[in-house]
Amino acid sequence: MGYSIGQVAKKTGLSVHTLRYYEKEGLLPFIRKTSSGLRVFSDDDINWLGMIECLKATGMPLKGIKQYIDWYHQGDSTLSQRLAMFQQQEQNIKAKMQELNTNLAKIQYKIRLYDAAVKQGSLDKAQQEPEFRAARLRLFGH
Amino acid sequence: MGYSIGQVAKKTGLSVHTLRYYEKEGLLPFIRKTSSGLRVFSDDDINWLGMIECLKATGMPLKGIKQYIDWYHQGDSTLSQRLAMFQQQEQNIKAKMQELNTNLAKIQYKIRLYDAAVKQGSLDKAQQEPEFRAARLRLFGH
DNA sequence: CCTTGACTTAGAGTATACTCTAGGTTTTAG
DNA sequence: CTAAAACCTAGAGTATACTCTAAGTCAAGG
Repeated sequence: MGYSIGQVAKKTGLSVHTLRYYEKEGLLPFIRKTSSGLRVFSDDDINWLGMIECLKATGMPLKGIKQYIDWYHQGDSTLSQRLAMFQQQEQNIKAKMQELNTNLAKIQYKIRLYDAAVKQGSLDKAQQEPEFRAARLRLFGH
Repeated sequence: MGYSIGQVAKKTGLSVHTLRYYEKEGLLPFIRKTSSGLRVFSDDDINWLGMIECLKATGMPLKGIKQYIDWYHQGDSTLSQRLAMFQQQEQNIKAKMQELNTNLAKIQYKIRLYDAAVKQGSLDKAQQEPEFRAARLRLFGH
């Protein structure tokens, strides 16, 4: 039920430095401390770290995550702000996925091109092939 | 055919500061300068900036992009390194897309949950509903 | 010719997110 | 009881990617 900072570091893959930094930034406001000052993480705290990872991995800065935690702290009066935040984040994720898809196509063109170039020992020769000229025009517009 | 740094900034959405910074970091080694020192960007340079954006948007640090440009500069002897780099980048993109998908599902759960919470005026009440308990267990494991 | 705006370099400053160090305290295993 | 491992705080240092400033040069319109 109670974990030390080192145990949490192992569990989450974050360093103890990072965990202390997150607490200092207000991202872990629920952590208890023993009378002698040692942090004691609960299962709830681990779950919070999971949510922090989720928001971080989808591009939210720590300040944005802190805002969410502050709203959570303020209780049900901030439900609509939190809903709006998640809706915005959904849009951000979808836009990022779109962008990744577009750029994946460009990278995959480069893989096909360089595959041909390696086989022929020349990038110029490969680039001259009609197949690659057409794909380049379609993907890069030149 | 030749563009000033200001024209390129408008074209690409990057600032003139950023363009100079990229040149300083070795990301734009082909740019010509007039006898009086002004940068003249060619269409090829604009295309390079497009590739830089593509690699940057898919998570490659500027150092990695510089490595690619250095390999390009060295000619056909580095074709296989460049191929390997693009293949690695493809894997990175696919992993990132996977991660985004997983986290999108979590965010969308939160949207459904907060939507219900806003309607009821209480997060606790919404969280108690069997539908949300089940989804939470599936997505977050708790 | 002159002013205005865009350009130049070198170097300093900023934001974000860690990451580490120093010096000290607490816990745990033998 | 003691030594090693793990913990603590405060604050400094690092990496990345810009972003801006100062002081000056260049180019185009009137």
